Amino acid sequence: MDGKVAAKPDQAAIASPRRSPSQQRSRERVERMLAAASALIAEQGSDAMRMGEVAERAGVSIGSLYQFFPDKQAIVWALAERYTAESQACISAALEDVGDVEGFKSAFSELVDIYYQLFLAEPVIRDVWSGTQADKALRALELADSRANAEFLVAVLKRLRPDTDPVELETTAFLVWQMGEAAVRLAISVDREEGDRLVAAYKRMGLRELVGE
Amino acid sequence: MDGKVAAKPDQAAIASPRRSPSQQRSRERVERMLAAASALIAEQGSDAMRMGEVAERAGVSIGSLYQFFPDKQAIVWALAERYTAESQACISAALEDVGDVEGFKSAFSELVDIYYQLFLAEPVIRDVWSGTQADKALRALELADSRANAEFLVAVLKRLRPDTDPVELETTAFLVWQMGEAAVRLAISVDREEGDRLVAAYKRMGLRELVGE
DNA sequence: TCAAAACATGAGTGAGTCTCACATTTGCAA
DNA sequence: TTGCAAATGTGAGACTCACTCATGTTTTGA
Repeated sequence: MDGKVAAKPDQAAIASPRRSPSQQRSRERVERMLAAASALIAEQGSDAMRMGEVAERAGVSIGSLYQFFPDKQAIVWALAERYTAESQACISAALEDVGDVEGFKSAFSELVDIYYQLFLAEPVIRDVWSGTQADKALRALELADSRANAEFLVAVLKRLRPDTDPVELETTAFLVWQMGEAAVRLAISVDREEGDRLVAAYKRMGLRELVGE
Repeated sequence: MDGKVAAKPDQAAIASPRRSPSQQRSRERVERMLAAASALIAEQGSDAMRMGEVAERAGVSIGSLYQFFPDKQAIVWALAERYTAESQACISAALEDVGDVEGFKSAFSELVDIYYQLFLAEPVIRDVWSGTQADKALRALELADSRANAEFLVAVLKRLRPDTDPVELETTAFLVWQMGEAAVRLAISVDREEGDRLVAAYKRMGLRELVGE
């Protein structure tokens, strides 16, 4: 809501640092800025995070902050990108050596659990993710990422179900993946017991859809 | 992102007009304010909507705006509440006289289509919905609403599948409902053709889950 | 008819983002 | 070693809002 974007940059210079740190010193400072931002988001959410606070906690001036991040949003994006990369690695690792349907089932289940635990434990991810819904550019980023992740599923499914129509496979995988993100988001916003039930129900649902009854 | 909430009201006086219009004149003015806000949200999104602009377009002063809405958020909420009420009516109408499984299938399918069309056609709904993800209070409102809607499903399912465990039924219905909202949201953010495929896939998935193969 | 309640107004307040003119440090070639 | 250009660093203050409040105007109802 709202937004104090002083000079609306029209076509946002999406997520790219205004200048990328080339010296060791500045690279460390940028790290400190990200760490400070991460801590503040964890404490109060990105909406309540103040640029001045980030600068202060990182031990830099506000000008330095804007030297490397074009705007407040960009800091959130930078954090989002890290988590994205991290989870990509997680996913490919979990799925790459699946050989049969049983293997797939347990890999899928494990994957969902990892996501669930990650969201439960990491307030920053939750925050970034909800920003993702409101912000057009972030949403696009997330969709692309989600598609990439669904591709991992498709790759595996093509081996397990070689006779299924590829387009259908693609659609199903993408849908199931997105449903998974929605399910986890839902699960963490209700009490733990119900959350667990919902995640379990999602697993059944997703697996039924992906590899049949 | 961001937020210019000047005097953070601590425990937000959720969505209740600061003063409800009692005279005919002011009721009309409030209508104009909501209409102006709705138009502006449709044009640029609620984030870019400026209170000054709303006032100007409604032909009232900014002070009058704050006479009836405690803050910017409240305007979005008021709009959200209208749509919520509208869709509630829609849902109960579609589900109330379902007698058998076949009837349920077509009612469910119709319901999903209505939602899909609604989101495709109404930019304000889309915007309000995404705000719902970022804002804690709005999210709670939406969850409660979603639960209420899922109850309609549960009521019907209890008739169709009287031998199923009620808790499981509840969980499944709630999950399927939320998945539906996520599916529609997803569908409108990709191109039309893929969106249609995704919605169709969701229908299969939801029905399979709710009334079996 | 008149006082109280409801309504209307918009300049002003303050919180917060982002800029910019100027200072300092680093890398590196002469 | 020296010196200069590029990279960095700084923070006062410009600017953009959401929201307030002191001060009028209109409606209601007794």
